[in-house]
Amino acid sequence: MSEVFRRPPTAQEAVLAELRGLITAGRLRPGQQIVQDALAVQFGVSRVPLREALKILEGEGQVTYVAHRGYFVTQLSLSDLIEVYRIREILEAEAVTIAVPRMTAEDFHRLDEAERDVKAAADIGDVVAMTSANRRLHFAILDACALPRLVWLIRLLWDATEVYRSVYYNDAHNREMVDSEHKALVAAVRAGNAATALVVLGEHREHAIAALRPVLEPVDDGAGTA
Amino acid sequence: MSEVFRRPPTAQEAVLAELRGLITAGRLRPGQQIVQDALAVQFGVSRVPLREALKILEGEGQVTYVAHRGYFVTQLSLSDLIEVYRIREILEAEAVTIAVPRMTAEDFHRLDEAERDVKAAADIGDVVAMTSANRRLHFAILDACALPRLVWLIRLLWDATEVYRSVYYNDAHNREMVDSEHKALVAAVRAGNAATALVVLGEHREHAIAALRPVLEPVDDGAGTA
DNA sequence: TGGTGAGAAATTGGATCCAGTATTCGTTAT
DNA sequence: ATAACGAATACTGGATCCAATTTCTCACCA
Repeated sequence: MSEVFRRPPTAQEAVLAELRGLITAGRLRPGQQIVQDALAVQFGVSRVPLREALKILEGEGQVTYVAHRGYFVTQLSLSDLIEVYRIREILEAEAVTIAVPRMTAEDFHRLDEAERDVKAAADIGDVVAMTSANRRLHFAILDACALPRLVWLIRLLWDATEVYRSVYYNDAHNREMVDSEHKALVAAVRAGNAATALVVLGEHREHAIAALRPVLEPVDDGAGTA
Repeated sequence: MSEVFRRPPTAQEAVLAELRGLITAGRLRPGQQIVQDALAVQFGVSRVPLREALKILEGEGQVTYVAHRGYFVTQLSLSDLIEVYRIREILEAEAVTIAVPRMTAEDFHRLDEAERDVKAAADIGDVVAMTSANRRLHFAILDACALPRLVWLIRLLWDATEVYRSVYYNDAHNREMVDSEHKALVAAVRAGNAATALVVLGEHREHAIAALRPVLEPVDDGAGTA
């Protein structure tokens, strides 16, 4: 096989990957406390590597740490989400503009592959697979700008909203819309038209915000919490 | 007193502050390995809180981690530095444009105070104090945009080049230039002129890059390493 | 009945100890 | 003399144990 099976050389890296999986799968919900002992047992390691993995996520802003209280999955407000998407708009504009003229045949190949995977996952409703393929598609473009730190920041912003992506993809209508938008995006990129690609990406983001708005600002039924 | 003396509630936070201090002071040099045992003894703690603090710095990109080898102070290439400054240009443009019209009297007060501190530190050549005051000055403006994540990202980028700031400030000529640029910056901000402020900031960054260029790409004497 | 405070339980923070890996140095053979 | 192999050393990775802090519970009193 072309790709070697690479098991993480340390427990902390394995735990970190597991944690990311739990977050994207929606098993760890925003605001929820992360009880170290329970998770450590679940992963079959001691608390030490778990704590180090959590510190990474803290640095990335995916979990929030309070001394002597512990770690909590970061909860975003609607204004937080809008801010993240606004910053993404700014940074991705720079990245895509640079990336599009630099795309190689290999990049296009990965792009097509990812688009195919997204569609397949969308059809069978596999939210986790769709999240993963969606990332591959977008970063097949972004990575082509060859500015590692810029892409790193954009990835950070993607991670920050990863918790909510599964919510978005759970709706079949949204999955369908994402798919058609991807088609337009890939066409623009293939045509070497960065400006059009940016327009499509803008709509792409707007739809996500619109879909998540009711989730983040739930309608007040006037009764408060039961 | 108005501000309570707040000692860090955990050893990891104290260690993290110490580490940042060592980096800004230039005591930890780029590329240098961080030997956990030695530092833990120096700080008077065990290796556990030290490792957690290092994981934070890893997440911020200030140190680089290699499994079973350890942590190293991140070393930037010239192209890395240029990329960081380019991204700062993009993000700070957004932040400053929003911030300038929102500046309050209190913000201006902190701005003046920071400017005074920078000048005082520059005069006596206190590099560490100057670094700190310089940050306060710039973020007195940036914080006023009231977009916490945007400012967070900008802070991340500042941290990434913090290692090299002391190099820049060690030159008396540079210190003088920074001071006059700050004067122009504060004047523009006070006049509510964001566009002018951006121009000044652009020159500010260009000078820093120009000064660090010979440091990051040392002239090849043709002899290689002795 | 409601609030306060003491104690118990649960959870996190940190230190020590042991295991695993990488590097270094010395030896041996070509 | 040099290269290759192997043992010793140094450092990192992880587990267990103990201390410190917070939170919960429940008794007690106004």
